[in-house]
Amino acid sequence: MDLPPLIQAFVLHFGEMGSRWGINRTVGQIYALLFVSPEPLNADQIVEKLGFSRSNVSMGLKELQAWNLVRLQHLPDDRRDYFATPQDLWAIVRSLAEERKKREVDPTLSMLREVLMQLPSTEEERYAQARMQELHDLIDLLTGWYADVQRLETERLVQLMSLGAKVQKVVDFTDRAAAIAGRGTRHEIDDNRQVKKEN
Amino acid sequence: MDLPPLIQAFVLHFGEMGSRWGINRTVGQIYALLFVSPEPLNADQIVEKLGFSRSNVSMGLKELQAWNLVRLQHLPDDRRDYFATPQDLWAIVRSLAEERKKREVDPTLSMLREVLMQLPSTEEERYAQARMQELHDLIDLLTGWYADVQRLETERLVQLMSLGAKVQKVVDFTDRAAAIAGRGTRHEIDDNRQVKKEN
DNA sequence: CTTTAATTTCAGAAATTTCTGAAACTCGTG
DNA sequence: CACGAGTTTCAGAAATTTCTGAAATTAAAG
Repeated sequence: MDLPPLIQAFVLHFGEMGSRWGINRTVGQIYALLFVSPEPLNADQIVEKLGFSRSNVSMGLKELQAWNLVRLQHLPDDRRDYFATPQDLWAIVRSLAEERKKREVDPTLSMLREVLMQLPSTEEERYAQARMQELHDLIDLLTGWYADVQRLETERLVQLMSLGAKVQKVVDFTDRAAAIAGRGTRHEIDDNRQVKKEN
Repeated sequence: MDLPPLIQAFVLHFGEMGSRWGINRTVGQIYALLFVSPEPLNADQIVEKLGFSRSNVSMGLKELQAWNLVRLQHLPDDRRDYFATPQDLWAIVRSLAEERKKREVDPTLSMLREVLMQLPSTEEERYAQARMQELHDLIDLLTGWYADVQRLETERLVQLMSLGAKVQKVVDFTDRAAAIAGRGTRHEIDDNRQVKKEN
């Protein structure tokens, strides 16, 4: 590997972390390299810089495309494929969240729905189903919230994040104001997508 | 494996998903089994139900304890260790988030901080550092928000989640109201933990 | 202090995942 | 339509991770 030390540290770290993130070392390193590269790179340049086999790089790029984490470009008078990461980091966060949800959450949600359709035949099964129902409702709440957030413009999202826990105060305040004004806002908020709580 | 079909489906699914979640199959299955079990189980009971080796179960339980996902209990007049998952699902979500942050995010944040201390010696490195700075600021914003949320009581959290994107409207409304009242709230909100945007 | 039940550790076996080089394929160009 | 630059596929090699059984450790009870 032949990279400036600063960049090398970054690339190697992403390689290591890759395994914890469910992508492999190669893929992590390729991504890191593209992320800090001012110009798009082609597969051979990546091979050169990282020292993996050509085919490994090809597969890695394919996987990154599946994750929507790199974009393919063409330079004029050059028919090789060039790759770059989106410039906007929030786009990356969104892709990442979307893809992880698809892979890590959605299958579980469908499984739960299927299993919950079945009639329990013993007390043991009945209890198990109750727990699964709780889990289902929780995941449902979280993904519903996630879908809402995913729909917000970045501007708004950053604003909300910056607000952090203070948002609670704002909600409380509005809540109280509405209650005083007697316009029923409180009621509307409370009824919306409420989770069933059964302990 | 000797389990009612409904429970078996759940356990096997968690085993499969385990790999996508950075825990292994055994650990996933043990967790699933405990999750739907009305009573705490000891290691031998788990061996019996899942058919893994005793030592594998022991290691799996140890890992689940490291994740804070199971609790150890003792029954009177029995010196074996019994294990159960917390009843409250939100406690589980919190542990999960905390642990994943610790393993998947914090190391990257420290690496970025270290690398950002160094003086870039080429234009290439300068550009790379600028990208890393962006990434650092984004992760910082997200973890700050996460810390805020982690501190909220479950009640409040559920309320906010249920609100979903509507929270945006509430914030807008308060914002406008404050602007009209001329009490400077708008300014306060805007200045708080703002991300630097540099494209 | 010995016995014994329970748990943990650990080295190697088994299984899985990642990586490679060679062959196959694609597609624009002469 | 044959050539060749570029890309992808794929079977097996290499590396890593998971799992096991046997041995070591711990700690309650006699």
